[in-house]
Amino acid sequence: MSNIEKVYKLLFENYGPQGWWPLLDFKGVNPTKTGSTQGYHPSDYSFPKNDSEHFEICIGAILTQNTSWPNVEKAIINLKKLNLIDPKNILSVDEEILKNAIKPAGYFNQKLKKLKIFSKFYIGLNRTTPTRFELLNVWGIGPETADSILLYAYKKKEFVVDTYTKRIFSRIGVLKKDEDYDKVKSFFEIELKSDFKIYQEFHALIVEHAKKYCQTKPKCDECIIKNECKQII
DNA sequence: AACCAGGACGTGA
DNA sequence: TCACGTCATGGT
Repeated sequence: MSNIEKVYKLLFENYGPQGWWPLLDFKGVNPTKTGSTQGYHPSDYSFPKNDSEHFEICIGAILTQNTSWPNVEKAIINLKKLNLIDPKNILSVDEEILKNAIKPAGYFNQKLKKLKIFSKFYIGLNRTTPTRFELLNVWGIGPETADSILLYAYKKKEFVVDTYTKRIFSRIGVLKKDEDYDKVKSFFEIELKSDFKIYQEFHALIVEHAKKYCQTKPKCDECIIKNECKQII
């Protein structure tokens, strides 16, 4: 077992299956947990189950760019009330209404534009699966957003790298802090068993761990993987 | 009350 | 290429 797999195992044993991607109306109710342990649909990898959930993941991935999930949830709740978890409706609705709905997620001018451009792209796909290259060619979709969409909406084996990933594993000592996105991505894809479920869980576990212990000011004393980490403070 | 959040893009050098 | 500024709300 590689070092990385060992960390994965420890995180999974401590936090359990994460049930990502977070979907708002899982079981028909609003979430009581916002991105914390054991939310959503743990151990069920059959999501998304319909077009609406599929599109919800895509726009959630865009809305959460540099933004905390609770803020994104507020925006998605607004969108859902307005029947805007739908690419056609996003394109036809009044811009002020759309902008107002996504306001809690921040960067609303940029994100308004991103949602509209993505919606047009999404309709053009006509339910086919985009390549990573095609996604990256869409304005507003960078590497992390592309990989999130591919991994969680399309179940494609693309490892998602975010700031938490770089933070945790540079502290552990296996990465440089500002390592190139694609290098980090391929590093994990080489180290890990080739399974989209592992990729889904690992990224979610990384987020959970970063929120709980490996914050900007880390809580190393209580950290569950401190024995694997070089940077004990 | 600063600081940070599940980034991406535009710019100038 | 690359370092840096910009975008914006809300929780801690």
